Amino acid sequence: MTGSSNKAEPHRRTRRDHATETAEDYVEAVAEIISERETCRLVDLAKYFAVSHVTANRIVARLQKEGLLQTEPYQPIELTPQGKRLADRCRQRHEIVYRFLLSLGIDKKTAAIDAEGIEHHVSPKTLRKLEQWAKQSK
Amino acid sequence: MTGSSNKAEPHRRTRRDHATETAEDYVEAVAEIISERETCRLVDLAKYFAVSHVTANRIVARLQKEGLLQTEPYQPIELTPQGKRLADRCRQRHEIVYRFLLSLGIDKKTAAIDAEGIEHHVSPKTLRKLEQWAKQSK
DNA sequence: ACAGAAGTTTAGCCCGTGCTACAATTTGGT
DNA sequence: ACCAAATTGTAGCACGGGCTAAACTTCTGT
Repeated sequence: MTGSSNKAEPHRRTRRDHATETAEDYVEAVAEIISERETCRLVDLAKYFAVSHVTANRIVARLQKEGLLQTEPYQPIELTPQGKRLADRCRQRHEIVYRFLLSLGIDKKTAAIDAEGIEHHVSPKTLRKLEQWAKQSK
Repeated sequence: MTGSSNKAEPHRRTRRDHATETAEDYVEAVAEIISERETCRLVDLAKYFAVSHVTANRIVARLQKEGLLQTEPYQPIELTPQGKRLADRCRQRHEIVYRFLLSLGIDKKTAAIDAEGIEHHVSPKTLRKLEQWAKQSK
């Protein structure tokens, strides 16, 4: 063992995160779309993520297998209870990160982009600090 | 067009980022390993990222093709000038994010993990704000 | 009611990143 | 100099997520 010690662990965690990021983004999107236009169709998701409907379809199928989404062939996409819980947690986390960035003085557009990238990597501990800070700086 | 407007753009950007994250991580690692033990070998990278040497090898080959790394068969791995510049920028960015997290009161371990995940998604604008904030809170 | 439009599924391709197993090369010790 | 260990390379697999093309289902308007 040389001096490099625990360098591997964060990277392992980053890779694990990657696997769940898509799931988080999709349940969040489904929740948002449903709240906006009642039902969420494949095309909506494809547009939302700017991917082909085929890609969206495969991801929806995976997330259904994982118990986060529910849909029947040619039918709208619903959230399972588990999916709803995840979507809620993600929305909150997203909001906190976004508001924190705004409170730093970042413009809305940049904040939206950065929040999208950052949110998946913020631990609960850090999230709590960001929340406190955004609040106190109001 | 419904109300959802520009939701796609951040996701496009996030996907683009994905493609360069690995590159950034690897040049950063190579720079660090070289500064620690003179030469950077494949095994070092494999250990660093906790992946098999085969995976590391393929990524090194890709980054060589992209002009960031330089190596000969069975020889140590070097940074090209371009790779060095990228590594420098990444190290600075990483440092800023890490110090910012510490200044929030996050413990070192959590800060290290979060910084690793977050750094790739922080825009220059946001980075500047984080830097200012970490400084003024010293 | 039925044709065309809209939406969805399937087939089949690509690339990146993960792996194991095995082959080849380099390095080190005697 | 040579064998063994360490290191690196290659073959071939898996999976996720990107795509187009083409088939299929559902919806809609006349």
